[in-house]
Amino acid sequence: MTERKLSHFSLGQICRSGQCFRMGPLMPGQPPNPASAESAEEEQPWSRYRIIAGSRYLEAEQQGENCVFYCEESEFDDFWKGYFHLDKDYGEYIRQICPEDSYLVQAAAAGYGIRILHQDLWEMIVSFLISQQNNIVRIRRCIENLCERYGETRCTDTGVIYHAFPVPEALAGLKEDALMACNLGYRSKYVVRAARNVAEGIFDLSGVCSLSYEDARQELMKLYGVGEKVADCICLFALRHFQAFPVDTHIRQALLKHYPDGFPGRYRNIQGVLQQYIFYDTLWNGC
DNA sequence: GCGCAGGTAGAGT
DNA sequence: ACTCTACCTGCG
Repeated sequence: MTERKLSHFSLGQICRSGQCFRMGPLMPGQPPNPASAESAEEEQPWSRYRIIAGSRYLEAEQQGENCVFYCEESEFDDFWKGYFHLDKDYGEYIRQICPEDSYLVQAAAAGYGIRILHQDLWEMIVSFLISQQNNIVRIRRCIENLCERYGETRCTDTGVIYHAFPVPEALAGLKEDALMACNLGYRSKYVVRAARNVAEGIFDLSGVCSLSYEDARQELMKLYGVGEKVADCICLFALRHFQAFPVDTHIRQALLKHYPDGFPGRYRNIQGVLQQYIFYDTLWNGC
């Protein structure tokens, strides 16, 4: 068990973030999204979460100012610290926001605690292929279906059973429409083809990791079903390219309303983080 | 019943 | 280069 006091960290807000598709409350019957309970602003009774990343499992809990991570110190240092980007003070990003930009100042304040997770590349490719023209509830269900059916079953030392994210090889041999059984709809063939390309070595995951933002984006868009928005999401959440600024319907609306002349260029190097503040502002407060 | 949900590929101007 | 549409599915 590892305890950390973190001023720029709020687990509740992490768990509301859409890039954590596999994150959810432990206790049955609780709303999967704490934000849906508008009133409970202070103490949230369901503040304990399970986080499954790749084949790893973690339980974590917000205790006032502190976050408790139920794992060995070494596993925290070797993996979860980097996963949650805890070696970074997000105040450094927030302080770069122009004080006169009241919209962004307000969005960043509301999104205080949000962090860009460092997630697995293959997992992000699949997750965001599934995300297109889809809603968050169904996206989560799709991914759970995939993991249950094709992911390796694991057990923690405390006896919790869970499913790892399926490796490309587990999906590569399927028919293109096989994943419609997992509720993916027309996205089934996108995922199967991506799995095949990775498993056959046509698409080199580790190679993409060493590319610049622009090159990685171009490379990702070679995958069938990956367009600009999905490529940017993958760049942001798997490759940590903070120049990536995924524009979806929500962001497009917000840009039209608050930045009719385009998003300020001065934010180029951190606009991925700011995108998240804007995105969650649209989710929580509407456009 | 119809439009939409964290888009994209492909066809048609 | 731009605009339009089909695409799975479930929910309001």
